[in-house]
Amino acid sequence: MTETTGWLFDVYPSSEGMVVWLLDDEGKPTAFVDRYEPYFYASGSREGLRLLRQRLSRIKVPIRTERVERTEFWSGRPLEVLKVSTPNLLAYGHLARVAGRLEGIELFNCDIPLPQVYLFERNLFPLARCRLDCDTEGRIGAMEALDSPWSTNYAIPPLRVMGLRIEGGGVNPNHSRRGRLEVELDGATYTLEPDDPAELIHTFNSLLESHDPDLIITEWGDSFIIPRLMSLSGAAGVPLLLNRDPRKQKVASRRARSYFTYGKTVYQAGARTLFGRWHVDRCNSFILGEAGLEGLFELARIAKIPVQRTARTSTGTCISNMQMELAVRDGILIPWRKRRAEEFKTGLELLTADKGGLTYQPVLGVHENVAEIDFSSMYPTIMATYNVSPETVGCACCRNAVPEINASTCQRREGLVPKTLRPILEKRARYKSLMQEAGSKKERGVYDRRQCAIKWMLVTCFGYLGYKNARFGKIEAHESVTAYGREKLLQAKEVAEARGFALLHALTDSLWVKKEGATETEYEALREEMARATGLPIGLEGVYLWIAFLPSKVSPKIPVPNRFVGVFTDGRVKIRGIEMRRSDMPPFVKKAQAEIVRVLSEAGSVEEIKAKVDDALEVLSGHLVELREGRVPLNELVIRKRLSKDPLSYKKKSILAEVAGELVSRGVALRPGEKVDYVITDFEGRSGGPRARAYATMDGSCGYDVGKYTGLLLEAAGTMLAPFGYDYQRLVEIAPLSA
DNA sequence: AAAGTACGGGG
DNA sequence: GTGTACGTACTTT
Repeated sequence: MTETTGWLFDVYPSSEGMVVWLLDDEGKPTAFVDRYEPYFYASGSREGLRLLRQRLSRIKVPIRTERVERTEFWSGRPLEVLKVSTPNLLAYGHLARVAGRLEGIELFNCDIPLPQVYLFERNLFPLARCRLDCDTEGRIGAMEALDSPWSTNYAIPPLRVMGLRIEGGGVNPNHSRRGRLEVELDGATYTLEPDDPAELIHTFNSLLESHDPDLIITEWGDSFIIPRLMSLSGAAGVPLLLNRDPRKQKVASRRARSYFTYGKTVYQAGARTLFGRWHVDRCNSFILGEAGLEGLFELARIAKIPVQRTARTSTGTCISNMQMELAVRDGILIPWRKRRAEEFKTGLELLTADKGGLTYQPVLGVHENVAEIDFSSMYPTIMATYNVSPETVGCACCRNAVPEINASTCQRREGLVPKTLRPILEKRARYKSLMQEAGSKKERGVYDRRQCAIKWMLVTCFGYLGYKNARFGKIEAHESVTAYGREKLLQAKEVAEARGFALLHALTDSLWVKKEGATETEYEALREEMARATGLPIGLEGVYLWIAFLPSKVSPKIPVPNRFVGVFTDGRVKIRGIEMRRSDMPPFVKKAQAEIVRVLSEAGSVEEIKAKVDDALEVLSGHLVELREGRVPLNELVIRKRLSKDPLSYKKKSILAEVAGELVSRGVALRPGEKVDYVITDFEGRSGGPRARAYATMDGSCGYDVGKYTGLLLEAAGTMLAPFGYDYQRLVEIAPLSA
């Protein structure tokens, strides 16, 4: 037996067992194999289980069965089940599917990806520092993690990184369908010509061989680069050596899909993942874009999901996996899919229960010396504090009433959701305080990206609680959380008003309050009392020198929640709901509005703003001139929108539908949820030609619609300047001044 | 005016 | 292998 130490790099099933890759201290990779027997549980009648045994014995795969006692999730009561296991990892999925089709039995723990259960059972996690014993063939005898996923101070192995992209600066190559391949290694860039496929694949293979990267980071690798390399390799008859594992010839593919979530259709490109090496696609990974590699690694470690999968999964799936880990550890049976219907409720109860977060209309206009006080991670904290979990809500044993709605949460049994959330909340808090103490900007950045990744887990966790088909979800649990939330916000409001503060605005977990002449210390004392009264952590987001609650654009006398601009005493600017926050505004307009905001933010009071308005108008006129003279580069004018449906099924001929139709006619496959970039060339369609062009098909000679972009710019400027006397109409009147 | 379509929230 | 809101703004008919 030889002992090895290193970082756990990757885990995947093979015919011999689980393949486990380790990177040693120098970053040298080695593959080991671990024997492992995955299992599922079945419960049912004697006859049902007999039928199950009989059916499975007909499949030529070795299985073992054993009667064991586990805990039923919903009731918490013991249940005798049949444990069915097999040493054949590749046949496991088939066995579970066959069993799943049988009548009269119910399956548990049958649909968890094998690398994940393997990690649960071995108490390991991706990127864990590990020690293992193995024989001369690389078979693992014993293996253990030397650090904990809850550690905030861990080392990441030295990784060799290769970058891949298509030249052409950010254009989606699926839409432009042209451009050479750029390979980045150790700061050097190699450009590969596609004219001779055999030559290209040979060159690419030799770069892979000489640098042997652990991680390939691509832009559009899942949807374009890797599929294209594979087809070139096929056409040239030269094998592509992307995998590090010599036993695996092909890369793993998962189909692309469009799905509906949080009110919108999103598109996820098909995944192309590697064996013994990681491929992550910047353009197909939410968490990489949001929290960088540090955030990705943090999630992989705590959620115990291999890195390539973590990169492409939702943060909700991460938290769901953590719930499953706790369930496995505690012997709780994991339901295959949710079957529980919503419990009966009267119409009135539904009305009360479905209210969601509480909102108070803001007081329109500019206010000075306003404090913003926010509950920290309100919903997850409520779940953890009040033990709100699908299996604890509406339990028979307790009468611990949830405010407003007819529900209760169990006081005797800790719920799976709160149990999962507690260490996550605690770890995020530790990262936040480490950020305060950090010695360097770089160190602070690392902690920030890790806490950001965790934040996203917490955000989606609440959504999962309410989805009626979620594995660990129940609508009453969701409603209980919002009911507690409303009560807490109301309590905080009452504390403020009792102390003589006026409430200017409140939204779900945030309050904006003001008292004439109040000092920061007084606001801090108020925060303290709110925290005491509600029993939940609350933070003073800051004191605004001034804040403007902006009106609705449709009805200028009506305030809208969450549409404001404010400047804190420390100089920070906070903005919600206006054009520069929208992803479908062109960068040019967003930057111009940001510049106007910056100029106004130099004012420390309402009185001073008036003087700054003239400076803001200067900024505006500079941008107007730039537009009019045709000097704005096209990439600054790109509008990016998400297709909500198939390009051909649009009922109204919007610009987006038009551009998408044009791309489709050029042979581009566009799917619901995909984003399309375009530049408006002739909004009114006066030329008779296209009103807009797909950015991917444009070249330097194309012009843009000056009038339309001027309109967008004036709208954005008007949003900011209307409270100070310059609304859109007025700006249109004076715009010629700037010509 | 009505209907269709897109976006933000979270820190 | 996700997690099907809801209000505002703008465009199209």
